[in-house]
Amino acid sequence: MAQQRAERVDATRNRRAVLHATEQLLAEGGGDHVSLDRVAALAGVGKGTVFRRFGNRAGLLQALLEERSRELRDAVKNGPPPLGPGAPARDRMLAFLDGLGAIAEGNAVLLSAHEQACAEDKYDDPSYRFWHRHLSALLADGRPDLDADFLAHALLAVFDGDLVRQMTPADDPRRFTRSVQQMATALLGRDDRQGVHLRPIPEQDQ
Amino acid sequence: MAQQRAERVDATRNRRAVLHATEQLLAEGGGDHVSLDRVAALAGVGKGTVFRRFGNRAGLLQALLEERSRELRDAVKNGPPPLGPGAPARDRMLAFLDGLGAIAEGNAVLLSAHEQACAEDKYDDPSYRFWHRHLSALLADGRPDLDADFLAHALLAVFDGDLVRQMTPADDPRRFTRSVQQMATALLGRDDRQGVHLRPIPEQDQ
DNA sequence: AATAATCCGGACTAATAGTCCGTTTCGCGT
DNA sequence: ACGCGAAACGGACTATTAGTCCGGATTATT
Repeated sequence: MAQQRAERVDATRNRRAVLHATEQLLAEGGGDHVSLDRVAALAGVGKGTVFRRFGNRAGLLQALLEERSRELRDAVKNGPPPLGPGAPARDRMLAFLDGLGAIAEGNAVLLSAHEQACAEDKYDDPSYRFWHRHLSALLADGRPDLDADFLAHALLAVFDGDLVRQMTPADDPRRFTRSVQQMATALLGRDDRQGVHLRPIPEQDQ
Repeated sequence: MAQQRAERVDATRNRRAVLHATEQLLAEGGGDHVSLDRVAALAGVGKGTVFRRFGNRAGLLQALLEERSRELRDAVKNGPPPLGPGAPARDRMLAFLDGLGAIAEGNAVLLSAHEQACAEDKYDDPSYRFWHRHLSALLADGRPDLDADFLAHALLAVFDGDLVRQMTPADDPRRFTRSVQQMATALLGRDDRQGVHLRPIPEQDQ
C-alpha cells in the first residue's frame, strides 16, 4: 500500500539539529533573536533546509511545542485517570490543567514566540484544537448551562507566554498553574478546593 | 509657569491625517497591510512624521485604541452608575464588560494589529493597566477568596482580536460580550443571570 | 520682517521571512 | 560494488518593513 519512503538519514540528522538549535537560541536570548538565519547557522545547515522541513517560522515553533506536549496529549487520550478517560470531569480538568500549566511554565519563551509567529491561524492549529475540544467537553459535562465552547477558549487564552512569565515568580514556579486551577474550579462552581495534583517543578527554558 | 508651547497647526493636521489613514487601511485589508509606509503614503505625509508623532507601530495603534476607549474610561472613572462608582461590584463589572465588549466587537482588527505590534510590553500599557486595576478591584470585592489579580488578567486575555472575530458571527454581533458576561458571572458565583445591560450594536471597522 | 523653535519628508539602513535552483548525497535495485 | 533517480542540501537572492537621520520648509513670536 505504497508506504511513504522513510526519511533519509541526513534529513533526520538535520531536523534534529535545527530543533536543537532553536531550543538553544530560545534559551539564550528572548524569542526575538530566534531568526531563522541564526537557527540555520547554529544548526550548521542552509536556510533552505529549515524551510523545507518546517514550512515557515510558525511551523518550526509549532514542531517544538508539539514535541513538548506530545506526552500530555497521549496521556489525555489513552492514559490512566485522572488525566485519561474514566475520572470525573472536575478531576480530569484539574489534572489536565496541571499538565498544560507545567508545560507552559517550562516553556514560556517558546510560547510567546509561537504566538507571535502564528498570528491569525492560532485557532486552526491542530494542537490548539485538541486542547480546546478536550476542555470544552469537560466543561460542558460539568456546567451544561454555560457556553463551554467559549469558556474553553477563555481558559486557553490564559496560556499566553508573557502572562505566564509574569505570573511565575522565581520562588513559586507553580503559582500560575495554581491560579488557573482555581479559576477552573470557580467556573465549575461549588467546592473551591484548590491546588490538587501538583507535579514536581518542571525544568526547561529559562 | 512655562506652559508647553501648543502643538503647531500643521502637526495637528498631520496627526489627524495619519490616524484617519490608519483606520482606513485597517478597515480595508487585514491588519497586515497596515505598513507604516502605506499609512504615510495614504495620509499624504512622510514616514518620519508618523514616527515622530507615534514613536513606533505599537504607539500608533495604541493611540487609535486609546481614542476608541477614552469615553469608556472616563465613564468608569467619573460617570454615573452602574459604570461609574456607586453601584454594586457585580453590576459595575457587567456594565464594564458590556462597554469593553462593544469596543472589541467593533474593533477586532485593530485589536489584533495592536496585540501583534505590542508583543512583550502589552502588560505595561497604561490602558491595559487601567482596565486590569478596575477589574481586579471589582473581582476582589465580589470574591475575596480568589486570586483577583490573576482573574483580571484572565478576563482581559479573552479580548484577543482573533478570538473576538471568531466569536462574533454576522447574525449575532453581541455574542462575544454575552459570553464574557456569563463567564464573569460564573466566576463571581451564584446567580447566573446573563445578558444584562446590552447596548445597541456597535458599528466600526469591518 | 527677522528669528528661533518646531516640524516635515523621503532617502537610507538593517533585519528578516521566504524562494529558487544548481549541486550533492543517499539508498535501492542490479 | 555500482549506477541512477529521488530526495535533500545550501546559500545567494528577493521582497517587505520597522525605524533613523538631517537638510530644508513652516510656523509662531517679537
